[in-house]
Amino acid sequence: MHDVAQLAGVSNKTVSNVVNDHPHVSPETRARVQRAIDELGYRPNLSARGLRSGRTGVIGLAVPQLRQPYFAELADAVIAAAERRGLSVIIGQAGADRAHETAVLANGLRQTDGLLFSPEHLGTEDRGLLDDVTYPLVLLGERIFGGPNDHVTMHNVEGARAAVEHLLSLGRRRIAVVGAHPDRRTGQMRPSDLRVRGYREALTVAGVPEDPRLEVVVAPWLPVNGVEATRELIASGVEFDAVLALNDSLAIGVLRALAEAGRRVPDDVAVIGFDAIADGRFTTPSLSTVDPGREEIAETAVAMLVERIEDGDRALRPRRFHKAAFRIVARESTGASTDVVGPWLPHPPATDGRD
Amino acid sequence: MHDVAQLAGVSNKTVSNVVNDHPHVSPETRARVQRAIDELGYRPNLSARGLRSGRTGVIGLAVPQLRQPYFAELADAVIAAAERRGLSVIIGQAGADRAHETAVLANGLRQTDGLLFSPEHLGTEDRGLLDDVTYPLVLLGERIFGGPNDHVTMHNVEGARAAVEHLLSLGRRRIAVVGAHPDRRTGQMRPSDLRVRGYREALTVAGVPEDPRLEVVVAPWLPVNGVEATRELIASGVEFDAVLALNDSLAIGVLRALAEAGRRVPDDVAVIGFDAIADGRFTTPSLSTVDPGREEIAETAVAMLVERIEDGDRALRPRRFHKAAFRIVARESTGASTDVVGPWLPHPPATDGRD
DNA sequence: TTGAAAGCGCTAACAA
DNA sequence: TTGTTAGCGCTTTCAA
Repeated sequence: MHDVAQLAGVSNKTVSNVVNDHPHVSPETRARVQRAIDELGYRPNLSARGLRSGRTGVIGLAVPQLRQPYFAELADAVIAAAERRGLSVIIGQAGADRAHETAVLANGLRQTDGLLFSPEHLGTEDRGLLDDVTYPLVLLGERIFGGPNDHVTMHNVEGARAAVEHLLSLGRRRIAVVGAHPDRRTGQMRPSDLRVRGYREALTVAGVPEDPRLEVVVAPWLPVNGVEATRELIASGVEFDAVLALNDSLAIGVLRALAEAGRRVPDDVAVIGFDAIADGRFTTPSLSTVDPGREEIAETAVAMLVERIEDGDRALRPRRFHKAAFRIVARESTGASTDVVGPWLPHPPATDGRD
Repeated sequence: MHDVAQLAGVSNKTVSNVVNDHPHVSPETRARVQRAIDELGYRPNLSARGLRSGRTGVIGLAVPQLRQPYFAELADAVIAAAERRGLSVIIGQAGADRAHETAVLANGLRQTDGLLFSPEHLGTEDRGLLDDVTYPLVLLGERIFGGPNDHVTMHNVEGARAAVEHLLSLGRRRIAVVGAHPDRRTGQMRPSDLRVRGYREALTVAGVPEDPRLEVVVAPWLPVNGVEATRELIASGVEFDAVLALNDSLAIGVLRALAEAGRRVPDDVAVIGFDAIADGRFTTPSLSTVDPGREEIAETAVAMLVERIEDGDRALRPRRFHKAAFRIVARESTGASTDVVGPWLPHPPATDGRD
C-alpha cells in the first residue's frame, strides 16, 4: 500500500479511500491511484483490515453435517447469498455431539464476524447458553427457542399438517408418520416434535383417529433408518395406506423398504417427505414433499446477520423471527404424474427440487 | 492480552507464549497466566495474529456447486480433515462459469493461507494461469493438467475400466456409456474423457467391438440429464444390456428412465455409476458404483496443502501427484444382493456409501 | 480533498 | 525464563 501511495504520489490514506470507494476523492486522483494499484498488482491485506476495522468479511455457518443433502443445499444457498454481499463463508460441522455444538456456540467460528447456527443436539434446555453469546448470531431451526437471538426457520407444524391434508385428500386414512423422536421431556421444540404436531392436527381436524402404532420413532433422519423403521412397521402388521416421512432422507429409505416389501407406491401406500431435496425428483416413483423455502431461509438469515454485524454493539432492533413460506410439491409418490425432465439451469432461481 | 498480562503480573510476550504453547515457560507462570486468561475470558484476536504471522489458519476450498452430492461429500471430508489440524475452511462456489473460476484462481479465496481447487470449466488450455499463482495451491481432479502444482485425483481410467470389466463379467456385451462430453479438441483430460477411455480399453481387451451409438454425449452430469439421455438412447432403438453412467448423479437419472420404460434392472439392463455418493445405497435397486476414495483424496489434499503452506516461499519439494485407491462397489443394479441397513455411525470411517 | 500520525493486537527478534 | 521493542498493513482521527 505504501508502494502504491508512493507511485501515485499520494498518501496511504488516499489509497485507502480509493480502495474502499470512499467519497471525497477527486476523479483524477482516483484514476492515478487505480493505475498504480494495477501496475503493482496490489491486493489489500485483509488481516490488517480486519485488525483495524474489527471486521473480517467472513461469516460462519455451522451445520451438523454437510453430507446430509438438506444441509449441503442450505450451505449452497447461504454461500450464494453471502457472495452476493461480498462475504465469504466458513463452514463448520458441529454435528458430532453436544460438546462440539456447545463449543461452537461458546466461541463462534474463528475469524468470522458472525454466525449462522443450525444445531442438532442443543435443545431448549440449553437456552441459557445463548445469553452468553457476545457475537452476532442468527439461529436456524427451532431447537433452541426463545433466546435473545434472531431466528429463521420454516413452517414445521403447518408444512406437516398440509402434507397430511394432502394425503387425506387422496382418501388415505391410515397415515403413518416416520421419524418421531423419543419424548425426552414435554415442550420440546425439535423439528420432529413440531412436524408430529402438524400431523396430529391434520388428523384431528379431519376426524381421523390417532393410532400410536402409526407414529414410528426413529432418529437420526437418515435413509438407512427410514428403511429400518419401515421394515419394522410392515413387520408389525399394522395397516397403513400412507406415510409422512419427516424428512426426505427418511422418505428415500421408506420408498426403498416399501419396494422391497412389494408395496406399490402410491397405489398401496402414498408417501410424502419434507425438505424438497434435489434427489427426490429422481426417485422411482418421484417423491412428493414439502418445500420449506430453503432459499428464503438462507437469504433472510444472511440478511439478518449482516444487519446485526453492522449494528455492532448497539442493541438497535428487537429480536426477530422469520418463517419462510412453504409449499406442497406433489409428485408421483402421492399420485401426481410429473415429468422430471426440464431445462437445466446452472443456477436456477428455485434450486431445491421444485418442479 | 495486555489486561491478562497485567493481571498475571507478566509481559505480553509471556501471555503470547502461554497461548501458543511455547516451551520455556515455567509451569507456575503458565498456570498464573492461564488463570488470568480464564478470569478475563480472553480470546486471541486472530486477525492480529494473521497480520503478524502471515497465516490465517484458514484454507479455501473451491468447488463448482455444493449442492452436487459429490462435492458436498468431498467438502464434508475436507472440513473434517482440516479440523483435525486446527484449520477452518472457507468454501467458495465457482462453478457458475469460466470467468468465476478464473477469478478464483487469480485471487485465491480471501483470508486464506492456501486453496484446494476443483475446477469445472478450466481446462488444459488454461494451464498458463497456474504459473501466475503465487499462493499455496493443490488441484483436485485433472481438468488442468501438467501445471506446476500438487495434484490429487482419482483413478478415472482404471475405475471406469474396472466398472466395465465388472459388467463384462456378468456376461453383458452391449454396454452403453452415458456422460461422454463433446469433443472440443483432442488430448482433453476431463473426467469424462478419461472415464470413456477406461470404458473403451475394457471393451478392447475383452474383444467386444465399440459402437459409437452406445456412447451417449451428455453434460453436465446431473440426474435430469441422465433421464433425458437414457430416454433418447431407448428411443434410438439401439440395443443395450448394461450402462456405465459416468457419475452416480447421472446413474440415478438412468435408473429412473429405465424404470419408466419398463426395463428391469439388473435383469434387462445392469447399471453401474461412479463416485459412491451416499444416495446410491438407497435407490431401488441400489446402485453399483466405483468408490473413488474420497476420504483419501480429502485427507491427502489437505496434508499436501498444509505442507506447502509451511514451506512458505521456499520451493523445497517437487510437484506431487497422488491418485487415491479405488474399488468397485457391487450392489443390486449389477446383480449383487445387498442389505442396505447397517448400524448408524455419526462419523463413520468410510463415509461415502461403502457397504 | 488530502496528509500525518497513531494504534488496532499480536509475535519475532533481541536483550536482560 | 521473562521483558522490551518494533512493526505487520490498514483505517481512523484530526489537522491542513
